[in-house]
Amino acid sequence: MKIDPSSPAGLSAQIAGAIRDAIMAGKLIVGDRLPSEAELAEQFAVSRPTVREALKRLAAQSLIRTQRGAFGGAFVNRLSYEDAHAQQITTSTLLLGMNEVSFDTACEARFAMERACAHLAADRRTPDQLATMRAEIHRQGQPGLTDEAFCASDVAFHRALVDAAGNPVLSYQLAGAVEAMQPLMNMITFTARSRGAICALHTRIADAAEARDGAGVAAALGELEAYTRALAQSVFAARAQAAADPR
Amino acid sequence: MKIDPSSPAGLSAQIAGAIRDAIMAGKLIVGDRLPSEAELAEQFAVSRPTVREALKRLAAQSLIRTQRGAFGGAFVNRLSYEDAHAQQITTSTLLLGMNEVSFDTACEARFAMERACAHLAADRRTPDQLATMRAEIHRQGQPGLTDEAFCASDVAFHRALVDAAGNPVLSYQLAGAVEAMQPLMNMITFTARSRGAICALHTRIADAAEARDGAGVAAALGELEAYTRALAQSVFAARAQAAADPR
DNA sequence: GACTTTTAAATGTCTGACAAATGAAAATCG
DNA sequence: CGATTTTCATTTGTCAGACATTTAAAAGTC
Repeated sequence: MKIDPSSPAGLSAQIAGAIRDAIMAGKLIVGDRLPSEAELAEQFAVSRPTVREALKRLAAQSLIRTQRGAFGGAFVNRLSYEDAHAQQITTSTLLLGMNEVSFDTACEARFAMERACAHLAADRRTPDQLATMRAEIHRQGQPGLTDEAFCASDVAFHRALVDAAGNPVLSYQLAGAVEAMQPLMNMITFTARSRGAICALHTRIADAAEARDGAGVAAALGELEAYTRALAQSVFAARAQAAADPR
Repeated sequence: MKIDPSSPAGLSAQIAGAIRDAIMAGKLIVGDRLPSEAELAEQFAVSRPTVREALKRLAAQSLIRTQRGAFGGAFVNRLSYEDAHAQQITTSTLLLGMNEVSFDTACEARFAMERACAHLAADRRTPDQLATMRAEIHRQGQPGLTDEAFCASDVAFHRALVDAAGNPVLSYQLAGAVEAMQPLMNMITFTARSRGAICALHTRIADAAEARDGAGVAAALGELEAYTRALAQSVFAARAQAAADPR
């Protein structure tokens, strides 16, 4: 482990990188205890606060967990699907939020990936997951629902669909794509008419999933993508119009 | 921003969370400068090292970048595709490496997502991307290539295919799925025969992409998935056999 | 006016210290 | 002797203060 004190990267970043590499290379495996902060400080020839900053960096990525007390210390953490999920969502949300990604681009990516789940979801969906989808559709049809609540239910519906594929890796990968769209969808106002159209498509998806009809799920998703993009385009166009001509 | 000194979470984690929430809620936007460490320490009523640990947590997620000197400080960072890419890959690699994900599960997820790119890639591939794919196929056919190098080239080929879809969000999302498979693929020894089969399928993919034949790309990817899974199964079975009967 | 020097502000790092948690070992008691 | 309690060493969490380093703006100089 070589640390260059004159590097512009910063000592704590280098130390964090060295430990991260050791974990990724399998030199440190899940459950292993790292040396104490004092020992690490000695090994890397830095002070304890510097070591601590490095450890906090790793903790921020859920790579390690720390425990106080005798025989406590920093332990290599098993990255759970939950943690990975959460990280995925924050990263995706920020990426979309800060990079002026067009609605179309994000939408295209999301539905392309979701269609990839269609056949698996139709084959493997459990009655439970189907019930969740139906419940969300029902909620989406209720009057008096705010746009935010409608979007949240929409996300829940699609999450159920993705989970129905029964592949945790797929669920994890798609979490970002689906959830990160929510802030973008929240920019749209949903009229009663558009809500109805979306609910109808959701129902078609649920029906196809119930009938184990993967192609049907994929086709309905395709229509939903087209509808969503058209809807967004008209909303944005109307908004631009209003901004240009604010009588 | 309320910080509870008696919480078991730790002060630096709470402070990091408060700032992260402010960024995600849009209260702090890209380029904004956070208060200096001394000011933050005063605001949160903690010491400067504690604030620093919180800032390092955020820096580890590329949420902020720090700059030394007068009028330096911590600035809200634009999460670049590059950074998001890198994070995605480390997270996915660790997730697969530490959770005993079966080869089949990972493989299924990866090819399902990759097939989602097939039509877009066929429609939009540039001559450059096609050339990259051809170059990697050529490299894969060369004798004397180590298994690691073969896998690396395989990843490069698939990355080119994904990038050909021309959707940066899709590229980012798939980076994890494709790259994280590499350590798993490295566990397989590729015979000259299996390399030939893979190269042939790669060629079919490239040919289909050249002909703008999305369905052809998807079909070839399907065959590649089946071949890869069968190959892995036979390798693992042989290995289990050898372990059970080590004469 | 263009260039150089100074200076103040900020992060990066170190030293030393104390508080709090925690499990193990030692002491105590029935 | 066994079970319980107490003590204690270890380790992380936090704080205070200090100095080094970097950086850009402001002051000074030709």
